[in-house]
Amino acid sequence: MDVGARLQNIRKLKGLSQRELAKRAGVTNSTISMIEKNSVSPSISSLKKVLGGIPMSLVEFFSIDVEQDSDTQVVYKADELIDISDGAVSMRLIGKAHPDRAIAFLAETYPPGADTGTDMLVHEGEEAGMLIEGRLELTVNGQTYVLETGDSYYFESSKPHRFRNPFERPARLISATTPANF
Amino acid sequence: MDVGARLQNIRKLKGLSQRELAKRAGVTNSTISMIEKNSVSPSISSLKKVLGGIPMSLVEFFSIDVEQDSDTQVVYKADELIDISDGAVSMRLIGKAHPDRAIAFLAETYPPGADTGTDMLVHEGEEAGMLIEGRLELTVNGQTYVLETGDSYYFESSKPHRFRNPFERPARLISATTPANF
DNA sequence: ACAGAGTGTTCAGGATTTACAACAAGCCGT
DNA sequence: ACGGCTTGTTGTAAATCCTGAACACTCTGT
Repeated sequence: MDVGARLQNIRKLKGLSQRELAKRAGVTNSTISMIEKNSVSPSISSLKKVLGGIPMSLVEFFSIDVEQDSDTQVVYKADELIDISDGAVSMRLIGKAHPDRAIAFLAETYPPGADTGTDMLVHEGEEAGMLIEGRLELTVNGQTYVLETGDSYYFESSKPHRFRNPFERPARLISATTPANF
Repeated sequence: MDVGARLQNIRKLKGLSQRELAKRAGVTNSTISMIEKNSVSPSISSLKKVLGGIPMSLVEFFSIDVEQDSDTQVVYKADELIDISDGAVSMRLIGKAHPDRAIAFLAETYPPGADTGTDMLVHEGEEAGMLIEGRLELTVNGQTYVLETGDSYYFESSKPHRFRNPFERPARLISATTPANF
């Protein structure tokens, strides 16, 4: 996480000098210089002030990244899926786990009693899924639902959520999450 | 942009006390307190250290929506899915079709002879899917594959692609595409 | 009621960051 | 070569942030 290089790249992309950006942002040029050289770690408020001169939000600033992947495999046999299981819940990722993929497409199996945990999951993005076998309990934003086979769900991942299988049969779920965060 | 309230919400969602989070993050509890009360604007390095104790990235931190509005439907019965069929291929969208959703999660049925068309599909994003019934032919980048039940796929949508069912049984597919373009 | 362990807040002092100003180096037109 | 402009990089003093140690409060078990 190189804040300095990141800022310098963006500034030059915008064709601004340190002084020009400083003037627009309402800070001094030395501040910009020291931030770019990583000789200081700016406070949120001052970094926000600096980005205001571009203009750019903090989210944008931290999410700037350009990567290239050379993933060529397209079709995966059932036994080729990558196992990223966490505890009792079996999760098999479809496609290679390169870090900057946008979709996490998973085949999940919840044996009886399986649970994603008492502290709710919270992250950015959206997720959707369909239950193809068994029954499964889903809690979103304090609301608890029971999914029957064939039912599906869709919600924003920023809402606290949790999956649990309190039933006697295993549940099989196909789900997609974006962005892929694991 | 209330950094303090944001941190407090996330911390409480994770069920952590100020001291507990401070310990995990390697800072003092007073730091957490003052950040949450907005009596200081933390430096990037210390905020990053604090988030490391959750753990959570800066991007997530600034992009998480901590609102608790929840009048949106989460669970959909099998017959509630929105039909967006195109030609012979039946496509049922999971979740309401609001314009700015990130994921298109679909339950698709390809009857024998069904085809997405001779001119290849090309668009932004990524897509993945799993075949849960029947057999299906998939062509990506000139390469043609035959998916058996249980097989799955994952590729970038910018590569020309096409789905076709030349077999005698209908094929059922669950797929996800991002961004949602339909 | 009390001790003990938990919670979040506050304050002085040391550490870090910022502003202001001076500095050296590069470029252009005369 | 020489100003006159720009660029980015330092010092030093002032402002801000972080730590460590208190403080007041709630809860639980004795």
